[in-house]
Amino acid sequence: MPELPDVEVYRRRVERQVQHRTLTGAVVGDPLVLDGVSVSTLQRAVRGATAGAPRRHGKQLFVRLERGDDEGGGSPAWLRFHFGMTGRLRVVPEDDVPEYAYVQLALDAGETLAFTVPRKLGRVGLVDDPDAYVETKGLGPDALRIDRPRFEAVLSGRRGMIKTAFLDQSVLAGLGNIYADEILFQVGVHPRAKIAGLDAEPRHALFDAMKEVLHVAIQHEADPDALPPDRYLLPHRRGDDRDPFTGEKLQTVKAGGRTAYFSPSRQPEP
DNA sequence: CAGTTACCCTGTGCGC
DNA sequence: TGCGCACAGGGTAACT
Repeated sequence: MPELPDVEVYRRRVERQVQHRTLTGAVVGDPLVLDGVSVSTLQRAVRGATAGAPRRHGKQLFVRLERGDDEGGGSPAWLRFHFGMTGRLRVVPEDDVPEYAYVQLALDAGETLAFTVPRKLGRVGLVDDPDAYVETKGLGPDALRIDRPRFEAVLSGRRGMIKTAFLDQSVLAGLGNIYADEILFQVGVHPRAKIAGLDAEPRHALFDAMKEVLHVAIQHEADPDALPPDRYLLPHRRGDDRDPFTGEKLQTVKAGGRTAYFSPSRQPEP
């Protein structure tokens, strides 16, 4: 699931349902999903802390842990969530925790923030500064916040394929396999098209489509099947497999090691 | 540098 | 009905 739109939905969920509440403890069902922290360290960091404003960069979600000035007087700690392919985050009743909730953060009022991750490819960690984390991990600018000049700058000079660049989090942070496909479909660019072969007009259109697709996806709660089926690829990507405009069968190719769906007539071979 | 493959994990869906 | 295999919206390392 989680590409930028999903993580933004989770961020807003934390903002509305978790911010300002006190975390009373942590339960870890499998330490494999912890990144660089022990169970006990996570528990100490969480217990008694108040959730601050959540932040997102690309597919990373950060939640600040605030506490009274009597303890932890050093640098602030932030929870970091990365969702892998199947991670989810939601607030549930403490007596109705879903399956695969390998990290559970207890809230007040009998509720729990459940991080579910069936395939265990997601991670929860602690960082002391989200900006520093983004920097040291070499993440590119956030796809939702980047402006047009920066967008053109990060693409310029690249020799590879457009989809590979979109999937590379060090170029642009937040796009994943399915929203990259959607953007390329909207603009009519083949996933294996070389960036160097795209002139100013399609680059301009790619920026516009990226912003539009991300905003619309967030409006639809990051449910790809909820996008308007008359003009978006994703509702058809696993359903009827047909281009909503022409009715022709979608095709697939590999790019960047992942399967790209595209419409052969709208997105001609480079 | 660009591109591909293998791997990390485990659930699901399809073909036989 | 049951079994095996390929694949899945992420990321990284190693190899061509």
